[in-house]
Amino acid sequence: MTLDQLRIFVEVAEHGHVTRAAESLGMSQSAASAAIASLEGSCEIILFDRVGRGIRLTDNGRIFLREARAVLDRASMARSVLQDLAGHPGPIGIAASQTIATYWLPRRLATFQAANSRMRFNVVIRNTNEVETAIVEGEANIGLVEGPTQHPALIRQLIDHDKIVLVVSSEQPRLPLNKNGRLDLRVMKWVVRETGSGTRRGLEDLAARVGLSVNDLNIALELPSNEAVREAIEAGAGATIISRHVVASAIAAGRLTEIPIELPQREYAMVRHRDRHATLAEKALVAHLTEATSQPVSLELSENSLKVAP
Amino acid sequence: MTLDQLRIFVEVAEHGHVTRAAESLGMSQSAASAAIASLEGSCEIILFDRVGRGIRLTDNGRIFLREARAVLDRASMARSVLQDLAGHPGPIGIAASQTIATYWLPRRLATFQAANSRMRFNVVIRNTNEVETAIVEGEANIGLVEGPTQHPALIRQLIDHDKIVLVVSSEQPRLPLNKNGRLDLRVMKWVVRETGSGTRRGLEDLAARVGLSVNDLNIALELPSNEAVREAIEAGAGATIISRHVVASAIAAGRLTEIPIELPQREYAMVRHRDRHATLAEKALVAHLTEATSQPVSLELSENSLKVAP
DNA sequence: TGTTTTTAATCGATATAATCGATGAAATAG
DNA sequence: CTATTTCATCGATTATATCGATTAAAAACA
Repeated sequence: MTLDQLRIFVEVAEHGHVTRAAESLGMSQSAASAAIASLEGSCEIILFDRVGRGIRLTDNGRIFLREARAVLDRASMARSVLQDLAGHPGPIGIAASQTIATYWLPRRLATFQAANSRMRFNVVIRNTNEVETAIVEGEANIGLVEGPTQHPALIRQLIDHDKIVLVVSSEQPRLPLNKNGRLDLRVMKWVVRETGSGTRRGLEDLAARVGLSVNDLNIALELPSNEAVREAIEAGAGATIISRHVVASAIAAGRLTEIPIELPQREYAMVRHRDRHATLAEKALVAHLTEATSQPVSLELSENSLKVAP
Repeated sequence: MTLDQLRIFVEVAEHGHVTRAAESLGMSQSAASAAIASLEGSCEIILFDRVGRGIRLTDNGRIFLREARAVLDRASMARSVLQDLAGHPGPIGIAASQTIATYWLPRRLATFQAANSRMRFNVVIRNTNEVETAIVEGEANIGLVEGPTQHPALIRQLIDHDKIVLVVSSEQPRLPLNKNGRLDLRVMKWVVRETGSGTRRGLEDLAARVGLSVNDLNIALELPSNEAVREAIEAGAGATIISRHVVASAIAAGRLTEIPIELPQREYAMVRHRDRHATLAEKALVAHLTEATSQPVSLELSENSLKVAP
């Protein structure tokens, strides 16, 4: 069993196709075919069913695929450590939430890049839940999330705070206030991000803190990006709670109106894998991203409703 | 970077010696030397200092050694999964505490082996702490321990209970009872197993439950095996708390005397790695070892002393 | 100091294994 | 029925790993 065989096996399994896998690996079809045959022969096991003129993973193959991936992941980690030690750092994988990747990360990465021109980054946008798994699985080195994280294998560092705001379209700023002149979350129409995103979580947390469950809220629209949500709100689809960065210019331009209630600040956190070796490059980036974090602010809440500032 | 290169690198690093590593791998010295050179050349990094006529790992080499080991571990896991799927199960690694390995495991393994003659086992004796790390590190597939375990990556199943007893030499059964006719742990001379063993832990727990720390106890002798402890007690070295299995025949033969106090039953538990693929053979063994566990029994305790049964 | 032994690197030769291009066989599409 | 797709196989080629022998350097020993 060699790493090459595993690499070929995984590629073939993922493509479901010997020829295309071979292409994508830059080798001949016969070489790929031979590698699979040799892997199967070495343990007298069948990993692919030859069905028709194609192939399909057997159940055994599917089980072994997980193992093969794990070995390759570990090997690529080892390789990147080696290259880092040799002073040829590979790209640093960063998985960040939409809000952070769009409004927080770019300028910090730019200043860091300016000072460390040889370093390269590989930034992917994932919602908070997906970032968590990306770090645990080793798909990325550094994760940047808004909400809380659960996994015990993660170390978490606070890196910043974000003010979130409640906004509605400027064309229909009629607020459903209750008899006490307070804002009732239940009678508003909400436009939200998908479950698992930090932005969505912001609303869920707020609801929970005034004694409501998510089911009590009237979710009118669920959209997959901050900008999509903003567009919907501008079109009058309802209200949302979102990072001030996303809506600052729309508010300034008068297209959106911010409802002046006190909302909790949200934490931006960096998560990394507890047991994974951090390359020198990674350590430098971590240091750069963690410097100068601001302080959180508390929030006063009451039953099912929120005080609107005078 | 190939698995062979990593294997050779690890072997050389562990031996600190190219020639001996090559021997132990069954290859020529020149082949091993070339493999190292190729590994170093591929990333332009120096893993060994050539000092005198020997070699020594560099700091970089030491860091990479961890990675290399991790890759090889993962690879050997993958290989064993493959062989298992092919119906050629490799030996199942079992790490068990002394007491369990000696008095509990043999007959269960014997009955299992009788019904599954093709299966092989690789049993090592470790104390409870060492078993925990063996499972976490993947050195063994199944762990059998007496005490509690901490690591979140472990799944734990109760498999049995063990009665532990307090014994002294029959030649000096004078018990240091206090004025209430109760047994004071502090004035006894104890013979114990090493820290980290379940047997030692039994005494520590008992002390804690009557409000004492281990430092309050008079530890006369610390010995590395149950039988060594028993021999010491028989020679009149003091008292100990130990599994009834270890001392049953000595009590029956009149060489040891059991002090009739109520002691808590101790749990035998099986621990396995949460994320690791269990082979078919392993699943069968787990099923066999977990069937028919008995029920625990509570214990009544009071301040610093123990009631001796009439 | 000179000699022997130990050790890792190197070199040329050889064996092993991977890869290629071509071909065949089987299945599908038109 | 033909053309095409796709994987397996075969022989030739190439690359690479390994070997045995040798060298160079260091250490041990006399």
